[in-house]
Amino acid sequence: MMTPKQVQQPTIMDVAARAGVSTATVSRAINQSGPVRPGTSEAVWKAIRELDYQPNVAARGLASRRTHTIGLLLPGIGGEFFAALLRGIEHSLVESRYNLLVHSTFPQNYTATPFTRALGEHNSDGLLVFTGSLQDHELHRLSKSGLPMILLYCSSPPGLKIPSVVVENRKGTVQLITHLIQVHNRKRIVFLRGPDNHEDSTERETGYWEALALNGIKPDTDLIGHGDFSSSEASKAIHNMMDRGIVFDAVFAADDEAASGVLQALHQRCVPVPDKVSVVGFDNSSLASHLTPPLTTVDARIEQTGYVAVTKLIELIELGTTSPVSILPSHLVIRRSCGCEAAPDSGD
Amino acid sequence: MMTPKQVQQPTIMDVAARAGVSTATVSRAINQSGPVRPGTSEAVWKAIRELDYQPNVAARGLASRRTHTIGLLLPGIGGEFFAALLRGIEHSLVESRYNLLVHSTFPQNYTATPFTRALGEHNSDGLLVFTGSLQDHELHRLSKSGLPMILLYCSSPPGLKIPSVVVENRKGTVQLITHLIQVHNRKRIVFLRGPDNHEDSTERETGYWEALALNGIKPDTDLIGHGDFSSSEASKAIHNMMDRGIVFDAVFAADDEAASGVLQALHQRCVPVPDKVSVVGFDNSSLASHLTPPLTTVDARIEQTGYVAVTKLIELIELGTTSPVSILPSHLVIRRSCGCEAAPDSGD
DNA sequence: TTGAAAGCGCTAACAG
DNA sequence: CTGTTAGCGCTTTCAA
Repeated sequence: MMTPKQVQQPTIMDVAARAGVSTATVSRAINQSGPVRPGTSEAVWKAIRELDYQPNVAARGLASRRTHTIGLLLPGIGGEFFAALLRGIEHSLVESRYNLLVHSTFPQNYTATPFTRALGEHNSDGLLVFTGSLQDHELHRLSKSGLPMILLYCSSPPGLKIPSVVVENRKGTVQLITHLIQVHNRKRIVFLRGPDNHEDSTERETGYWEALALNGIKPDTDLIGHGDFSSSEASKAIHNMMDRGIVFDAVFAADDEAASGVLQALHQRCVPVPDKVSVVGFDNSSLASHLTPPLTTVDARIEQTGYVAVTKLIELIELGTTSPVSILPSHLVIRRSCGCEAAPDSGD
Repeated sequence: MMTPKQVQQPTIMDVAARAGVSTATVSRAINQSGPVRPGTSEAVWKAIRELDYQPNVAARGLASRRTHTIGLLLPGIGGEFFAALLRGIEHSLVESRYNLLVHSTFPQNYTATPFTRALGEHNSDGLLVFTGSLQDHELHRLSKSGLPMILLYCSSPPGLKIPSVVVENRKGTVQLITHLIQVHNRKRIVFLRGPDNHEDSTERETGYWEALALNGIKPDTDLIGHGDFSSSEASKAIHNMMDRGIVFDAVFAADDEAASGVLQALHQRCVPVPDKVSVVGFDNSSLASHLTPPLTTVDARIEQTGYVAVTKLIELIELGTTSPVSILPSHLVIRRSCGCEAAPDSGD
């Protein structure tokens, strides 16, 4: 393994020498961390420009213990979610002049040695932790170390009080299911669960039961299947139900991805949507409006989640505190797949 | 602005003291960078575990001038592209035990001071540079500094010889257009350009002209519109053409996103696809198979691009050299929108 | 307003 | 095989 042969970059000493001042003065001029006479400052900046000097981030971080960077921890994915989330994060970041590091946590590597861990913790002033990207004991360790963190799409594990940003899953689901029942007169509504232990999924399930109860509909566990937030799993689940002769007039998939699988399965079985069966999802991901028929779903405010999370994290870093939990109100996005007529699509 | 009050983390000295050895030995044990007697090593690791010690990345980077991290530079966006790209990158990274930093280059901030620049250059051993994320002069500066880099989806700017990974745009387009002409007997094929100066877009246009020529079809500049890699722009362009009374029997949108806009516009105008007009795109993004009708397109090998790029970059970092350009063969993905019958969908 | 100098935590010769 | 020591490039007291 070769050591990369990089050209020697100019250092702060080169700048100091060229400007005829000390390194301390250069540092002050750059960071405005102390008084510098205007003329001196000007000379420093001139030298910086002439040398095309760039401070070394590692040295800076080591000395000042601040990186002016926040880290985003994601489980090893590249889902539809990512794009929208990133958009929100960026938007917020641009305003605050922080930098962003996205660390993908490859769970496979996690066990190798403690040193294959993502380096975020030492490389950033704070962390945005997407649900599922960190094991609980890691969360404990980081939390104990005092690293500012914000949890995305899940609430703080018991024993810790890490601020979080979550979406109103339950209420959104109740609205959605109630719409199916009251507007479209559906009574046998399938629910396709997401992954086990996934907070969003369990809350959506709670919302499902609650909506049925509120509307006086008798629950039927036959109608519960496993979609696993996956198109193919959801498709299988629907085929399976139909094979077993289970009758239903609507399907609520725990996310849009699963809903797309449902649509596919129903299409293959020549079941007309929404005429015979209504299909709805959750997230309002970029998929939703492109499906056939366009999917009625609940907007999970992905972009805004990113935005708010960054705001909170920076509060935490700079002020030392932020509100414990931000709940983003979700809202219904009505399209065709529930049985409504094509409405002006306000969901994009 | 408060300094974050992080708990003091254990350092290599704490580990050394606890294990009864010197810091050099601890370093050797951790990095396997020199001989350490098994018993000693064991004692070191025991101390590490007990202290829950984590090496400080900044200090490490400063001392060793290697971060074991590669940076991905993206323009400030969150498109459909990145999910797939990231998947490929991750896949390759996991195998190589490097870490990934994704730096979003916010062009807006770029001008503030030289120090608001993305920190990638000092924080990673090499850079993956996505097309459009860096201005040419930055590319020059970085290249001069000797930082290993790989260009994604564009070739090295004149004067530099930065290795790159690109997709076979021209050939893929020729196949696609030829299919339209020979199989579906289309003769008036609209082309909706991508953004100006975008290499992928211009190459696809070249392919378009070439295919027409090869098949003896007279080009007609009336059929050229602007899709801008955007659904809404493409939709507008189609409406505009129809308003102007331009007749066509097929549309080739420079990317899938634009194709989706075409489909929408045509749907609004009640033009049956593919019966009256064939529609095709480019990329085979996650959208394509979900559109109605499912989109015939060219697979741009996004995931593999990420994979190959990482492989090349690591070659460059560790071996000091890699092949100047990797051209990934694209291939046709036939679905319904061109007029073919639904085929087994091999494009996902 | 400026400079000298002591680290930040780690790696990498160089001795032993 | 192991320890000593000199930095890596920057920030930050503390004096001047």
